[in-house]
Amino acid sequence: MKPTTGVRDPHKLTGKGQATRARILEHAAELIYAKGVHGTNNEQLRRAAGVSGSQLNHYFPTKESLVLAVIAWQAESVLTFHRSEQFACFDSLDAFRAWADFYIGYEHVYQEGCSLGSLASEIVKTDLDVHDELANAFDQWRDIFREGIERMQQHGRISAEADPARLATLLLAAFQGGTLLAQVARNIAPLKDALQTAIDYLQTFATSPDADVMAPQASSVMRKAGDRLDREDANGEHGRLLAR
Amino acid sequence: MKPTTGVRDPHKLTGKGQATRARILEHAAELIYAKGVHGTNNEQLRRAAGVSGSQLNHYFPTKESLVLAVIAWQAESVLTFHRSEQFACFDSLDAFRAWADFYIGYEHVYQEGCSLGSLASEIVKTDLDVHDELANAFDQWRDIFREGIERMQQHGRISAEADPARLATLLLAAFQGGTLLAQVARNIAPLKDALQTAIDYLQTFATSPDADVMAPQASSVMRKAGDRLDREDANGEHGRLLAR
DNA sequence: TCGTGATTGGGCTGTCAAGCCCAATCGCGG
DNA sequence: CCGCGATTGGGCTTGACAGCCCAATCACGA
Repeated sequence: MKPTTGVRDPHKLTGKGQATRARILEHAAELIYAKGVHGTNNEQLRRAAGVSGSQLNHYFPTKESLVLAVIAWQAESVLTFHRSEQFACFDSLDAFRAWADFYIGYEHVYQEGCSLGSLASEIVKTDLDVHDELANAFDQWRDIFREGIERMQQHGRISAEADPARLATLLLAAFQGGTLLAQVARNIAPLKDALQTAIDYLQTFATSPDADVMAPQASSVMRKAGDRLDREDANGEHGRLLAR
Repeated sequence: MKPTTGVRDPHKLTGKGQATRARILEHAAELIYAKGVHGTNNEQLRRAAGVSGSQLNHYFPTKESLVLAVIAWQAESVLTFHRSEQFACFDSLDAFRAWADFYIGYEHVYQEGCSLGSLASEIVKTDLDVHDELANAFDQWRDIFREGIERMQQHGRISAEADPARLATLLLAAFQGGTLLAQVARNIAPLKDALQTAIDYLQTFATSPDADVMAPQASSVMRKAGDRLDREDANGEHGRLLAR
């Protein structure tokens, strides 16, 4: 009856067991992010996590259960990152610019892609039943953007004409698609262009004085704000995980 | 010295051989599109194409060579489709709307994804040397959009302020990302929102009289043009391939 | 007609990874 | 101190798949 994920109940493990399970999960997430699900076998996992064959089977009876756990782990990681203070709930254009700059500045994004998106596209065609888990994560991710835009509307920072849900979807799609293009091109430019152009569109709805100075159509030439690529400051859990 | 693709030289095959090779390639493209590279084995291929084990090895010595051929085939297919007359070189907003409507109307797009993008994301992390082939295809794809927008500028249909290259990248990224989100959600809505919103942005640069009536920012509420989902007319090679 | 190379058939083998088993050890609670 | 479940180790079996081989047939040209 329970939604058996195939994963051992965490509360039935001792502290040591939980630590081992977490170590496996962490290294699995890293390996799978770098090499893909099909490019990672249990022998690599054993060496990376320093565990023996039977531990994998003990804590994750099947590979599917491990992949499911990694998905949940990555989903939580990326959502936590987007909810961190540095983006202030995405209630300003600057927050969106800072968000774009973060990903534009991380080379891992165009080497390995989005930690969730590349995982999703790799297994979406398999028979693994991960659609609900992934769909939920992407919905929440989009909602973070949507609620931020709605908050900007409530504060009168952008026009009521803007459609927060659609703009949020465009931002997320531009990120996922831009990441794929950047991976293929081995060049961050496509992601940079996609994100900055999407945010430029968001900016055309701005009502603040300094945005009114420029005509909305001219926003594409006023992208100085998006060119801050020299960030090197702390970037929280997600960033460290990406950069590992 | 030659850029040995691992594929047999087509001109060294007789007509019968070429037919067999084409039959294998066609079915391989279809199977791989539906089930992914890792979800397709040579036994399925043999049954689908009605050939025997050694034919696969005869025409495609390795699986990598087959995948490379499929990539080239899909790339040509999607580029030919976008260059077809029905989109008139993407020199008008209507052409972009028609393009979006086409993909929004095909359920295969959110079941199996983009024929090129899903292939790309599945193998971009493997050691297959397909980056150049894929990067070239995506560049050409983006250039089709870019040149269309440039032509619109030359004809005075949209403002000179618009940045064709960046807008083209956004459109392609929105398509790829929207397709991924739609696949995960098993719902066309994310792709529809992403594409229509991206085209709405393009429309804010329009200079034509009927676009001037509406304020650019209001374009998001004037999306009647994007809601034509009742298309069922002929859609050329690419469409038939997708729908097969 | 004959021969050579292209084409086809089916089977075979080596490789690799996932999952499972038995045995040994640890560690907490009684 | 003892017992039992949790934890760890390493090896082994099974299955799947890609790649390869030998033999038979076809087809075009000399």
